[in-house]
Amino acid sequence: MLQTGSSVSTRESIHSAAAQLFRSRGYSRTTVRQIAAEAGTDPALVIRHFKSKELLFLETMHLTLDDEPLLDVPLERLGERLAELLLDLGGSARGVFLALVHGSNEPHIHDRLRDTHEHLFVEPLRRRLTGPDADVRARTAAAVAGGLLYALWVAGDQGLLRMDRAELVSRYGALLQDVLTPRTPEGPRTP
Amino acid sequence: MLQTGSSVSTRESIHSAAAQLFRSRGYSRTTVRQIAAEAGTDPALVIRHFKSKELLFLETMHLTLDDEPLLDVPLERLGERLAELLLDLGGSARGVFLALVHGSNEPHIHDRLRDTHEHLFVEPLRRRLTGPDADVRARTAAAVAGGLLYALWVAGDQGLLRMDRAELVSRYGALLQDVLTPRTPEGPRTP
DNA sequence: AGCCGGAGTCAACATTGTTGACCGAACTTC
DNA sequence: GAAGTTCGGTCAACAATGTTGACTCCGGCT
Repeated sequence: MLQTGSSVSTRESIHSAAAQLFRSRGYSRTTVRQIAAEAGTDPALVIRHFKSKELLFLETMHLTLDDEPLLDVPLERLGERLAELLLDLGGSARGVFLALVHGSNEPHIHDRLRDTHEHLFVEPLRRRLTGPDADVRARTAAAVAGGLLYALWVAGDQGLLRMDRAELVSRYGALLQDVLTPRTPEGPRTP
Repeated sequence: MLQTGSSVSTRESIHSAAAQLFRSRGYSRTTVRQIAAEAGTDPALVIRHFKSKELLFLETMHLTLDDEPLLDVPLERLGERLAELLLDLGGSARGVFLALVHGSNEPHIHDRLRDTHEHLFVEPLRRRLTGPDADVRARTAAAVAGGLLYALWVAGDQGLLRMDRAELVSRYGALLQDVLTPRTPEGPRTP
């Protein structure tokens, strides 16, 4: 490898410019020329460095979550903790999530979203649960979690958006807790 | 209005061709020229009839739901009925839902999705509920319902997709029922 | 007959992602 | 030090996209 001066910084510029634009404007509404302009370089270089706009998107749009709050909390508070985590997911995560959802018309982006859902929500929850239906409960809870983000950010439910954070945490926490550790084992009560 | 022979049928051809293509391939992956070819006409005519690709999309992608199953079921079976309704939503509805979700990067399509979510899920449920927090419960149930479609169709959770329909109905029905008509009024147990 | 309004056709435009040809500089090799 | 190779950068071009304008054509009105 040759000159490390301008090359790495240019690639880095393209990367961060693309990340910011994809987050704020989504996949289809950001153009390669915009990315190049923001990075102060040429559209052709963007493609040269990252092969295609789609690969650049996949390389920049990673959604990560800090597992630990879910792993070190007592099991009976897992629902509440997950609700807090979801509602504290800030601006950057919101942009990445929406970009993935909107872009997932593209097959590769859909794969990325599938993987993200799997090991961002399902896996950590699955690890805390036991019993024969642990997998189903983890997946259901993940679906409920995704449903919250969907309602807030994708569908944009104004009623939920205007709600008090504390009440949302309390309600969704209880709901998730019921899914994760059901109060009654499904069957009819036997007193 | 002049010749009604070829004109209406052409407009109709464009409409149905666009609907089919948008449903199966989404907004960004279907081109105006594809629509024109499928309808056996000229790309320029597509625009002339519907002003723009986006307006054509909005005119064709309507997601409707039969309210009655939700309105005539006894309240204590509303959750189960809603779960059945969601899981029976067939191929055409799936395509429209996904097209709306994927396309909602576009502001007008986002508005359409917001309205659809509101008066497809929230409104019918809201109408069945009473009490001070009826609105919140309806919106939460709608979020859970949207979460199921999100997990199945958008994220593509293989674990849920492979599940038995009856078990999914049973589980999600109970979950939705708990949201709609909570078992305990929120407070801690007093034995 | 003569006009007029709308349907249809064709060519063009700007913008998109992407590619290929060329240039220059820096490092390797003799 | 000279030659060569490899990579970053620039520019022009390509095909495909949504959209527009000019033009034709035809049915129904005055």
